[in-house]
Amino acid sequence: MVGSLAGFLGAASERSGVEPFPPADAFALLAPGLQRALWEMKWKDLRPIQREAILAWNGVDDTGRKPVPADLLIMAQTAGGKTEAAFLPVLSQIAAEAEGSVRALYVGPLKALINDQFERVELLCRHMDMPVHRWHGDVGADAKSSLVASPSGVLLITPESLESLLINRTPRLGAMFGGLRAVVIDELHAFLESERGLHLASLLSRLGRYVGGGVRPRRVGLSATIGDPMAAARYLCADAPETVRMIEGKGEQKELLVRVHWYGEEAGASGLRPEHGPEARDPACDPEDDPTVRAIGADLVTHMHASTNLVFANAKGRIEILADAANAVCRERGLEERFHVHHGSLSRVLREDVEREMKEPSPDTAICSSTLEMGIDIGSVRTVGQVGTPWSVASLKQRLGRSGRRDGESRRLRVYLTDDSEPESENPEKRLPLDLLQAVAVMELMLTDRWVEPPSPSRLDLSTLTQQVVSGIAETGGMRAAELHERLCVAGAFRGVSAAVFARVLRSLGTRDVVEQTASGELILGLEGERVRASREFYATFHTPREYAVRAGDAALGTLPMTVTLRAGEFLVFAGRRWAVVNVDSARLEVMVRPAPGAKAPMFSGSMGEVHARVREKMVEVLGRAGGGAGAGDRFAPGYLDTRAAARLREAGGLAREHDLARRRVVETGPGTCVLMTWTGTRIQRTIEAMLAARGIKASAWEVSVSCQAGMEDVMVALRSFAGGGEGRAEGRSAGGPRADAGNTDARGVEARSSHESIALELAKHVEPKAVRKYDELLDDAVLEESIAADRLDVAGALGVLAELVG
DNA sequence: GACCTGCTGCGGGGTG
Repeated sequence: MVGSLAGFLGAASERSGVEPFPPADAFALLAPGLQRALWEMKWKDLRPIQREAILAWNGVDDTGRKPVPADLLIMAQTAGGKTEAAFLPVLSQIAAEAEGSVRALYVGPLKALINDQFERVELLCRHMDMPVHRWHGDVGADAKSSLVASPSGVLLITPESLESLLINRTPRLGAMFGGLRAVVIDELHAFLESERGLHLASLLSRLGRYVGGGVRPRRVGLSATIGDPMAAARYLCADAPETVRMIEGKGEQKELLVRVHWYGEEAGASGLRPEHGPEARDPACDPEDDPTVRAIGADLVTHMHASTNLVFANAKGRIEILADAANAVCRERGLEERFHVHHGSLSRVLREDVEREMKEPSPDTAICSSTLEMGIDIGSVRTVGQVGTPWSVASLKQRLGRSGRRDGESRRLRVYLTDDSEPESENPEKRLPLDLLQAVAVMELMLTDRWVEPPSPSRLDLSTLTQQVVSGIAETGGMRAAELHERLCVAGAFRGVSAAVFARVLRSLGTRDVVEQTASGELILGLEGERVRASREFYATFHTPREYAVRAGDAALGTLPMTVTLRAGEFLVFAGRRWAVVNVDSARLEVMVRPAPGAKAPMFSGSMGEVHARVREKMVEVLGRAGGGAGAGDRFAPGYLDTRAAARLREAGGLAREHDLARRRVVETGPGTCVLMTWTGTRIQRTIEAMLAARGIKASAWEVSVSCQAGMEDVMVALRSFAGGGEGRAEGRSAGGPRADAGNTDARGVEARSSHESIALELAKHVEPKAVRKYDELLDDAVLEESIAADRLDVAGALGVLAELVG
């Protein structure tokens, strides 16, 4: 083992590549050029995950050699040395055959990350004859064509650029990837449940056809700690996930300091709602006048001004007004303005300015969205702030991992919450401080239960399938439907897609002229398909809304969604500064602004994310315990809550106890209306909403409840029809109902469906909107319902909740 | 009331 610098130096200088070495010596398994590079970089030792990865890649472990070299899954914190853990063994393997083909492919989700990793890999390779290339949208055409002309070494690329290679460089793919040996996927957790992950899986499977000699390049996944490592293993190696070698970094046990700050009535939180009267302004849009925003801004300055910090706020508009408020407080106190904004709607130039500022030693705080959750390394962050409730345990953990990087330094988390309750509301859930309950629930799941949401990959993403159909035809020039199904589905990434569903997708695309069939039976692109494929937007599988460019003179500030109406003269806070709109050019999609004194938060339109059922279940548990059992003595009051937060939680507990809200039940709210207190996740909420709609009852899902436009008795009857014996009914319908037109239904497919799947398919008709993903618009509702049933509903979970509701 | 990510090849015009 390389346990000391002395041993390390010895190994590096003596090894000439011929002497045998003990099998457990990871360092000795490295190529000589790498050994020399590590020695020059003055590494004292390999980290445990690096040693383990090197041994595992070489098929070695404590018991000796293993016959089958497996794929690797390396899980560790950012900055835990994962990149080197992957590249040290991979580079060593391909050291002797750098030329003639790209030998190792690295796929990363961000251009900035690829640029960082490019430098790190080049550094590792400086004593090897190993070319390192990168390919993404900012890389020049010359570098790209020279790689195509003489492929070699390591290629770092984005999924979208890989897509472009497959359709724009098809004749060269065999030469480029014929000798590919390894694929490294960075930030694998970010790919697991996204459309992009499925896209990447399909690209890699298609690329595999160009690798010579039937060789399957081995894969290495690099990931943060995730709730269900087997999901990542299935992603890496769908055929044999159990063979994937898992390597987990034992992150040192860091002390975690948590504080939850509450801004209730005293801080004027009621001011978040518009006041009445002629003087009424919407205070949420005017940070100077909003006492809550001012109070949080003042506390941010007090807590953070002297150090480097990251503050995550959930919405871009909120980020802007918080930075404005905090810097206003700085001015009042005669302090330097050190609060910056960073989010995805800012121009690249402005974002890079902030990133540079954050890396410097001077104390600066970035108020940011998930842009700074992964990717670029901010270095030493003292405190992580979270304004508003965390969405999930997974995202909170990821954010928290950005602080306390230095040895012996604690992680620090400050959560800032406002009172979002409406004491007079008829809906019981609105009388409760849900943000506080969710924040405490997420914290308890993380700290006490040590639970993280498992990734839930999409099962039937027909939008990405549509993109891959168009791309697959573009790649080959034309193919029979059966062959395309074989490539994309049977042997590809869309394994859940039956021939019947695939045929229905093709029929949808045929009616819209996306694909057409030649006389000889080949599928080719139709006019619309050619248009889709030629678009610059084709390469990404995810949807992006149309936007205005925001400009101040010659400077590009960023973008605003077109859904927002802006008028000349309006004030706007953007990029951390105050502006007035000069004019809106709808033809050029441009908004011109000039500096101005007024402040108004910009509007961004977002969509609802999904909250896991267990988070909501934890919320009701917290509420119940806060209400106490026998006496006030055993009321639950976590020590990380400040006095006001603790008081508000206690008060909510009392309210819940008084009105019996801390359990699943149906609450009568008026004549002909009632509310189901479901306390469950987004997907089950949506399912229950659809169940009621299917029985003709108007219902809308809130956070932890579903409000119904029907009396309690009718609702109970409707729910019981599903809770008991509903399965047969739903099956009967889908077999004999209007959907069962012969052309669209595969008899065996229906037969093979479980009763839950049949119910889901029936319910999917009542889910709106049906088209949510990028290419859903190109598909018929009837086939989209298959996708809704698989990905957006949870019948089993809903039946479990109903069993409690209707007792 | 919710976040982020990515992006070709070619033709036309200007310059040395």
